[in-house]
Amino acid sequence: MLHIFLEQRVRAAVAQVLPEAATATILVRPCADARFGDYQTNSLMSLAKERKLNPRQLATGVVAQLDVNEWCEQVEIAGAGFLNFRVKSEAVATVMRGALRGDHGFFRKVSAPRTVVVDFSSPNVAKPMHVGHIRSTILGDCLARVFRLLGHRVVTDNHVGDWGTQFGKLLVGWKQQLNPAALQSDPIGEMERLYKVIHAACDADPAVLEQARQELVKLQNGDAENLAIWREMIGRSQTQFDTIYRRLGVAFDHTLGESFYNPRLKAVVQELSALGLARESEGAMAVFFDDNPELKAHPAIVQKSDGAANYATTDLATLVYRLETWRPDEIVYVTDGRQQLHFKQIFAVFRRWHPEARAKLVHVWFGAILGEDGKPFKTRSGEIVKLADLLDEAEDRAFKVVTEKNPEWPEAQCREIARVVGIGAIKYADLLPNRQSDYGFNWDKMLALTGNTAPYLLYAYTRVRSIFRKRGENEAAFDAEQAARTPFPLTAPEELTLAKHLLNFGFVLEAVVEEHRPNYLCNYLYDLAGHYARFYEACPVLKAEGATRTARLALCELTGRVLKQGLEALGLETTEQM
RNA sequence: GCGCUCGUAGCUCAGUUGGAUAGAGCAGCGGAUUUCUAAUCCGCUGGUCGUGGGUUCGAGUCCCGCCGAGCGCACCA
Repeated sequence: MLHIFLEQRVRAAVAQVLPEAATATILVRPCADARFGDYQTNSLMSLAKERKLNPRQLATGVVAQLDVNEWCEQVEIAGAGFLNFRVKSEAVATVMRGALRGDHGFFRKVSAPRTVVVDFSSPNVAKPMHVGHIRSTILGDCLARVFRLLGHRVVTDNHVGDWGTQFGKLLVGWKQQLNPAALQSDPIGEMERLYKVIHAACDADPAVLEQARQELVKLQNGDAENLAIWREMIGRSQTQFDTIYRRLGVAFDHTLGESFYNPRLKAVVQELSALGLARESEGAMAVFFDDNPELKAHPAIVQKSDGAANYATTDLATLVYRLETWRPDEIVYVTDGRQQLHFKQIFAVFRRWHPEARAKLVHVWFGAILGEDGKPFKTRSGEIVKLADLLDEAEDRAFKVVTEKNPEWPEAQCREIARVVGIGAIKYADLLPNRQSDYGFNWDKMLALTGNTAPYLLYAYTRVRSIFRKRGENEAAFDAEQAARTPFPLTAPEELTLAKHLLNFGFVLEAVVEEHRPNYLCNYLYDLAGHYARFYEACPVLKAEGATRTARLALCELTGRVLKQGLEALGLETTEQM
């Protein structure tokens, strides 16, 4: 919160000293090291460097114009030209009062909301959702949540794989070998089985392959029977997707699969050809990037030599549709890192095709999930791990931990807590690492009660709640607004550290959407939980009296709110007890 | 061969326009408990940030070379 105000003041002061300077580059951020203070700016050193000025002299000049007396002690010029700010505890209390009144949640909604399309998850029809979908689903959902929290307009779109050559084989299987009972009990399993059977048959017998080709052509030409089967496959798949999404707490505004764009594909190729961007090459239509060293050797094929469209065509049609329909300022694609080249091509084609478009296009890519052997995560028998099984196991493992800790609680309660903890652990383990690095999937680590894990954070939240539960046994509910009107001192170092950390929630949320990195929020919440734990050890709340008690209750209340809101932004539920 | 990403403590990993003496967790050792739930907290041990150059007031971060790893390189998505 305060960094924004400080930033504005520093910018104003710089404008006085250097009227021509672009002050937007001036940033105030929390100090990396508390010894230097609470906030710092390094920007004056860059400004001085550009102008060949003495940085300390510039800093002195800026400080002379700088009035931050209402929030800070005397501003300190340090080192080569850092400005260090030490926040007055009264200013911290003032911001806290605002939060208690409900004026803000330690962040500021953006003044100019942008429209952001987030494309994530994208499972394939007739196939089970597996670990390969989890990172996209969880990262994308989290980014969408944080954008929304900050006040942006968000459109989430699940670009499901509901079209393609695999449907030829699926149709042959459906017509010849469908087991209706199996379709009832486990539709995805049955469709997966059909695909495997026919896929193998195609390899063995060219006649089957030809059959599959015929069925595909019929589907593409709008054959009524094949269309009906295809729609049923989509419907049954969607039911399964929805089950997983419900468990994960993920929702989409739109589910516009690849097939939705079929009617638009021809026009894409025609326009690109008419504009001279795409040209014939070895029978295919391709866009070449002769002026782009990175893509020079990698033309984008927008139409295969058999005349059919491919995924590049679909993605371009999708991009144009989204721009026309939602007029976004930004489109975020959350996929694994192997698709980097593909998206570079798509974006490069699009920039030439629509040079006037100003939307920001971002490929938010992520690394692989590895097993303990360092290879892609598989089951013991070498199968891809199904998402439903993964979630089941997470809940089972969490259940064991919860019952061990609380053997006297009823099973239903333990199950519910285990659900929150188990699903939360999976999500948190996925969001915590830098998204670009591969990470090893490790049950023990994600469900560990210590360290930077979901259980630790959820436990911190229950410690907040337990104080209010205990207090509620013989007092009326905590009245935040009344607390806001009461003067409260922040004197213990643990109180101040915790309170100051609350103030930085907004800074972190902004960093998350700026760089599309949820792990910043994970680490912030982990630090918050740690500060709360130290406060909890050092500062008795209910045993305290008078203004001290109010201050501490306020800290608990606000820590609880930020923890809950932060975890929610990550997509994690909370629990009152565990 | 070209491209992308990476190489940080014994292990797993953070590291915010380049910023101050590089941080966590785990493991190891030693402490704290008549608890507001100890699923906690405190202390100690542990580093030539792969390597060699360069840019500059300042480099884990930027540039170049080298070594090593993963991934990707037209008509699957």
